[in-house]
Amino acid sequence: MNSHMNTAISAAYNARKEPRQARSTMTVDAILEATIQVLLADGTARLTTTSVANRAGVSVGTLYQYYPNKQSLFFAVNENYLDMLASRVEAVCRDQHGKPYTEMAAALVETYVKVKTERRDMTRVLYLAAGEINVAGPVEMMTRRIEAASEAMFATASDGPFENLSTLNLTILNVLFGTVRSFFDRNMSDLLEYEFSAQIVSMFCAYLGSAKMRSVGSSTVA
Amino acid sequence: MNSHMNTAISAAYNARKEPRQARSTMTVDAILEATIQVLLADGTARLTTTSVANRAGVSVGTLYQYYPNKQSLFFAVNENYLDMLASRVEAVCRDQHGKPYTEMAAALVETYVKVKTERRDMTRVLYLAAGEINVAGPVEMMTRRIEAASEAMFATASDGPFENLSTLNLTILNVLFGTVRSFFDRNMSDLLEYEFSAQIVSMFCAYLGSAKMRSVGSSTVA
Amino acid sequence: MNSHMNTAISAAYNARKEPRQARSTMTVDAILEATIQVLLADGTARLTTTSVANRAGVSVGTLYQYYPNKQSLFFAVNENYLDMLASRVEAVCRDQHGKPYTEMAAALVETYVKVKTERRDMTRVLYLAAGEINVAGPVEMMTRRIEAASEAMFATASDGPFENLSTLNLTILNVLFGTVRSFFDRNMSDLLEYEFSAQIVSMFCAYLGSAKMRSVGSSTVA
Amino acid sequence: MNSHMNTAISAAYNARKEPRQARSTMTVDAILEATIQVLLADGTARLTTTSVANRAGVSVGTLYQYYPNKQSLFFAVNENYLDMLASRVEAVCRDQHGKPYTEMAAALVETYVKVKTERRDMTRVLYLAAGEINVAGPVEMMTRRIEAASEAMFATASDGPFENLSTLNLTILNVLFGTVRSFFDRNMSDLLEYEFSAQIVSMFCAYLGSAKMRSVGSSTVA
DNA sequence: CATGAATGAGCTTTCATTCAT
DNA sequence: AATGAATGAAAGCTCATTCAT
Repeated sequence: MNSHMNTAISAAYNARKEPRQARSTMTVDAILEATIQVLLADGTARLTTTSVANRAGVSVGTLYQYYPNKQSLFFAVNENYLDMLASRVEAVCRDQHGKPYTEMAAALVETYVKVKTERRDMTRVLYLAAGEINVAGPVEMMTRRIEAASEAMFATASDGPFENLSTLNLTILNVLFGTVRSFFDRNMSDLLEYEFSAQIVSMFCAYLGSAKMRSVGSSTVA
Repeated sequence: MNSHMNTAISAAYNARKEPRQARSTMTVDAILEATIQVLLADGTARLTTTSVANRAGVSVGTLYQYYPNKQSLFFAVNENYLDMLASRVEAVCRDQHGKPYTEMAAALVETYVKVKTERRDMTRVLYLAAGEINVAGPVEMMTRRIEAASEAMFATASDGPFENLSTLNLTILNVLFGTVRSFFDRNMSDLLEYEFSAQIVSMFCAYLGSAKMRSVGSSTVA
Repeated sequence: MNSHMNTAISAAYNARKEPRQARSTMTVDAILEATIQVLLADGTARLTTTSVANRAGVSVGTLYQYYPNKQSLFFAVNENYLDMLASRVEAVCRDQHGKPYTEMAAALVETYVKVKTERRDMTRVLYLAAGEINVAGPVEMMTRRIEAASEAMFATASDGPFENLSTLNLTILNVLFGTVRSFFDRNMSDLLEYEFSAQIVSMFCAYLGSAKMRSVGSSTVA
Repeated sequence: MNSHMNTAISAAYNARKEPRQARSTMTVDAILEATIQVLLADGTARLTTTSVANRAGVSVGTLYQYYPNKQSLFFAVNENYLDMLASRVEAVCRDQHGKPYTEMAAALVETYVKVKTERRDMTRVLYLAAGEINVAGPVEMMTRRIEAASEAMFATASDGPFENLSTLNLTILNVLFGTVRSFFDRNMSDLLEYEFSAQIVSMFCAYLGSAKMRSVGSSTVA
């Protein structure tokens, strides 16, 4: 878990100092891991700096030496998570270059859903907690990376091309992000893996197909 | 805004007493309106019972005579809002019975988006705050009402019918709910009204179209 | 339950006005009875003026028309109870005039214990609550009445007389009051009725016997 | 005053953490002492956590680091006091082994009364406040210790033995505890030191004497 | 007289943050 | 660097009491 990127947009939430020694790195990681544990065990409301420090096996004082405030803790956890998410999606997108768009859509959805459902409870808690702190920065970062990767991928579709690719892409991603969240918010995340991932893929394919057709000839809706 | 429904699932969050005098009714409404105002002005984190009471022009004691705890305030606001949302969607769905599914999809999306964008800031704040309190009850209630209304509508489509209607319907609604939220979370809600509502409609139509076709003869995707 | 004596020492705790109408008397009694009910059901800590009014079937406003503050409620309950206690003991003492002191002691103890154990839970709650409000007035009143009645009784003992009667009497009564309370405080009030009343009587008889003997001839202890 | 015993029965009222630094120990003691001071100065009703903290010269936060709630404060004071009381009585009982029971009774009463009258105001306030919080645990503990010590003592009386020693002992102690309290409740604690301790001793001696006689031959009362 | 809505001082408790050791 | 005792602002909530209706 590389917790030491400097990608944060809001400086106020950044970790206080860059650890150079092995001991510090371990401490920083322990604190982040403890944050997740507490989050999972007690929820956002009971996430206190003291409880995180205790679980990490350090003192509060030490915690504050690496994270200037409580929010930076949560910020860092999100940063890590979203970085991982973006990386995995980017990798898959790269792999799909040149394939038909149906496969691309399937791979995109499958990967995103897989990452989200691998640690269901953590996903859930991060969704919930996101409202309490401003994670717009890391989220936007992740989003842009995925948008870029996805658009680049679809541009190479063997059965393309698409008119208005960037609009299509943005729509697809917002739908993907939102729909997945919707299933988690409604406690229906288990349905995603079976029936509904397929439905989403199916929807994307129909959508892309119709967009492509329109580019050649016909059909208007709404 | 009728704030006196008794539809709440969780009793703990229900309003404490039914106002019997005219004075009380005014007080109750003032408190709810003040809750929204404070939410808009200061955000969830700074929503304190005292600040709500002050803005409502009453004392804290009075507030607690009608709402047993801070959460019930937020709960009531949500209940009202979601009830209104469900009612508006239900009405539109009823109006669309017997029309072609493309019009249905367009009407559904348009109405939902319209309600959400009418009071952008309130929508946003309710999305954010939903994580901090358990509004699963009212949300589920609203969801079920819309699901029922929507499914009933699509069942009457002049150019139907659809195989697996209930799965289609659930997918469409989850996508709609999630995607709209996604635009709000990313501060892009203004894009919804112009370009992207149309894209969503277009996606739904393609999806429904492909589902229908499958029911007659061919084609599988994903 | 005659709740309308004017014997209170502290004027602040007295009922606000003397009810002259039948309706008022009923109200006053209902309020006092409700006080006891609430005390029994919820304990002193949860005795609120509103809960008493509710249980009495009147409004808080009405309650305050008869009792100037919360303490006066409790004061009145105690006054009634202690008046009843004193009256019962006085009656028994009168009946015992001229009998041997062993019978007197037995009757005194038996009566006092009987009154206290008739409504165990109420006795307990009154003991507990006595610390939270100043009931010294009514208690002293009751005490003096019992002291007088008891001393007058022992003075007529057929197998008397006693030297230092007033000291003997005061000792016996303090022991009786205290010991009974002790059993209640330790949740052992059921033991009083069987074994321990007899022990107390036995102790009093031995004490009185030795005091009488001393008056004729010998013996000093401690 | 060793405030750090772990004898509490009810875990909810136990002190929160064992102080590890010298600073903490001082703080804990200061808080307990302040509790007593406030109790003496303002009574139970005005004992607020803030006032205790202020008088102790620490912040409320600090107070709560050592005592989890207001009740635990009072609990600790009682625990200390009752532990001291039991210890002193135990010591005296041990010293009296083998002596005649009259001396035993005198020593028992004298010691108990002495402890209670040494800090009259504190005794009074602890009696009063005991109703507002559940100190049954510490009280029972103290009671059992004294019962054991007293019974063991009387068992060795040079002029014994007694039939039914355990009933005698229980009676004597309940009488002692109750009677002393009675004098305090009636604000007559000063009388205890002079006239009335002697009366109680005298009563116990007569009682024990009569009990002993019965064991050899004759006499029943009540 | 009765009502009950309104009041608001005051209480307990939490927890992010600091800083002397 | 690490510790953890101390801080205190700030929050949620209660309830005795008043007074317009």
